[in-house]
Formats: sequence, structure tokens, C-alpha cells
Amino acid sequence: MTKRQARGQARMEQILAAAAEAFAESGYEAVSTNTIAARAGISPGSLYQFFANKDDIARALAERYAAQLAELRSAAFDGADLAALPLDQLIGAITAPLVQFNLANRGFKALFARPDLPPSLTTAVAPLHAALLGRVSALLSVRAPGVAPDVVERTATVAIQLVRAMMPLIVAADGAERAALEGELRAVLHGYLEPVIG
Amino acid sequence: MTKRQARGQARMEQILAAAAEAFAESGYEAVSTNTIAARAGISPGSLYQFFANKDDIARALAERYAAQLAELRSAAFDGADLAALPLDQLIGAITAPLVQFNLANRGFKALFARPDLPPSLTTAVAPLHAALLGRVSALLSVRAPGVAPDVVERTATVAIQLVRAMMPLIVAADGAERAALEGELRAVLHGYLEPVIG
DNA sequence: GGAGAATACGAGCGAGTGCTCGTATTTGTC
DNA sequence: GACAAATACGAGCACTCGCTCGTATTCTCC
Repeated sequence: MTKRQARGQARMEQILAAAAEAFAESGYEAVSTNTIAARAGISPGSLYQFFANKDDIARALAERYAAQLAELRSAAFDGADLAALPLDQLIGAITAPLVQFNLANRGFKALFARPDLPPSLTTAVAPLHAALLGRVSALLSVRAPGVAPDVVERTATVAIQLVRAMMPLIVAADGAERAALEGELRAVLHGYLEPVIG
Repeated sequence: MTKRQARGQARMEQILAAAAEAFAESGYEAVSTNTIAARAGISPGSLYQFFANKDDIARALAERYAAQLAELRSAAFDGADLAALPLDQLIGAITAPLVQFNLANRGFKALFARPDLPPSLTTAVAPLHAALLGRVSALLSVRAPGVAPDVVERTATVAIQLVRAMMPLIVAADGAERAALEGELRAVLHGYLEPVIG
């Protein structure tokens, strides 16, 4: 158990930033640890001073994303009465910051949006998935108190999946096309959720 | 340009079948050409008698899938009046055989359902994507003649994306849960398309 | 049955991977 | 300033990858 110095903390941030960039460009498997080190401006050996292996980098990145998403949620939902908000506004209040987050963190989708992660990575992003599922399930329960738990969970899973599927399209587009696709995402969610939580 | 014998054709089928299985289990990158050869019961050298490289295998597989899908479409739509069918039934008539196809060809999603394919693979599956987009666009145009072409294309893209996103969930489940998720897929499509092609 | 083409083999190539290790330098603490 | 801990380096290890090549076998066709 080594005690990190300020310099070490900064290096870890450098490495994670470099890894996120690289993953965003080429995907997890295609990025070598030597490439990450080079992009971070350090040697391969130094990288392993801070992370046990490549998966550990993904894990740390997923953790950082989870924390940022938690902050995002707090900021967006503070003071709003989720149970009372019209569905339109609820969807808008959730998707808008999510799109912003994905635009600002383009490495996110490389870890989160893939349907078939390598087994090692599955472990790394499982907490992130679980946290999101729990959050959305809770929200749905508040809006539709009568629905059975297993139905709530299935509905939440599908809703998350829909957002995951649309996000790459939205991020890849820009200008008017991006705005249009954001509208489509809201329409999809509205069409799916309206019968459940009118 | 070598002339294939019957034996050679059979070998190519063996190889494609082995590759599809392996891709379904582990994903494209994680599968080595030596593993494909071993699963097909041949040597690495023999594999390259029939395919120029790994991407070529994916390309051939994508081609085969495209042909099978085309047949599927013909079988499902023959004699039905697509313009007149109620939306519910139209969606059912399309999604049901699609689910069957994905269950029977579990390697399909490894080539088609991923948002971030390696560049080489993008070329291999591009024709498949284009064919599907064209088919769905044409269908939407028939159902909603007044809509602008760029809107039709965007709607088709989104609809395809929704199916792509839901399919792994459906295939991974079974029994009652699979049936429920199929229902969710229909609900998603209905909710999204109803305002466009009521 | 003989010639040429197609099919088959499998050891092993060059390149690239994730990662290590011996060594050198910088930092915090007294 | 001394000493240990933390940080930094980068050549190179063991391994796997996609793929090749020399050689051997089997098929087709006259």
C-alpha cells in the first residue's frame, strides 16, 4: 500500500484522461497500454506504478464516470418534485444533462454502450450498471407505485437500453441533426413510458 | 481465381459456421483465426485457402446473413398489403421473424449489434446496414407518403437502432422473460412509430 | 494413369501485446 | 543533509496474434 503524493495523483488523472481519449477513438481492445502511456507522456513502467493492469484502468475510469453521473443527478434533481413533473419535462430534465455528459466524456460509451464487453471489463462496469438500474427503478416506482417490482425492473432496463442505443447516434451527429436526434430520443422514451407512468 | 470444388464449398460453410459460433460466444476481436480453424476441424493454413484474412471471413458471414434476411423478408411479406395492415400487426409481422432469425443465428449480433466496430469490419457490414436502412425507409415511405425523405431516413435509422438495442436482451433471456421482452420491443416500436405512421 | 489444379497440413514468421524489473531520480520528513 | 519512500524510466520478457510457405495429398479431366 503506497502513499500517493500530489504528483502521483496528478499522474493518475493524466493516465485516465489519456485512456478515455484513446478508448473513445478506437475502443477498449484496440488501445494498448503502451499507447496510453505514450499519450499520457510517461513510460510504460510508470503506468504500472499506478494501475495494476489494463482492466484496472477501465475500472478506475468507470468509477470516475459513476461519481460524475451521481453529481449530475444531484444537480439536476435538486428541488424538483419528480413525482409531480409532467412526463415531457421529466424526460427532458434527464436526457439533456445525459447528452451533455456524453458529449463531454466521449470515452464513456466505449465502456458503457457496448453490448458485448470482454469478461474482465464486465466486472469493471457492473457497479455502474447496477447504480443506474437502481436509480431508474426507484424513479419509476415513485411515478407508478402500483406496478410490480419485476415489471419496474424490466421497464427500467429497457429504458436504459434505449438511451444507450440512441446516445452514439446523438454524439456522432452535430448541429441540427443532433438536435433532431435528441428529439427522437425524447419521443422514444415518451412513447414507451407514457402507458406505464402517464 | 481458383475454381472451387464441392469439397471446398463444404469447407467454406464449415469455416463460416465455426466462425459464427465463436463470434457469438466471445465477440469478433477475441476470436483468433487459429481458433476458428480448430473449431472447423482444419489447419490454419487450410483456412487461408478459402479466405484472404480474418476480415474476409466476417465479410462473407455478413453477406450470408444479408441473403438470409432477404429471404426472410420475402417469406414474411408475400401477399400481405403492408400499406393497409394495422400498425400492431405490421410490427408483429416484422419483429417475430427477426427474433427467430437472431435466435437461430447468434453470431449475427457480434457483427451487427455493436456500436463501435473496428474500422475494417465497418466496411464488411456496411452493405448489410445499407440494405436494411433502404428496406425500412421504403416501408415507412409507403405508410407515410407525405413525410420528407430526410425525416424518413432518420426515423428508419432510429427504428433499426431500437431493434438492435433490444435484440441482445431478448436473445439473452428465455421463457416468459423473453416473451415479455419481445412485448416490450413491440411496445417501444409502437410508441415511437404511432405518431408518424398511425 | 498421368498431369495439373485444388485442397490440406502445421511449424513457425514477424509484429505487437500486456507487463516486469533493475536502476535512476525526485520528494517528503527528520 | 540524510534516508526512505514514491516516482520515473525503457529495454525487453513471455506470449498471442494473423498469417505464410514448403510440402504432401486428393480431386478433376483427358
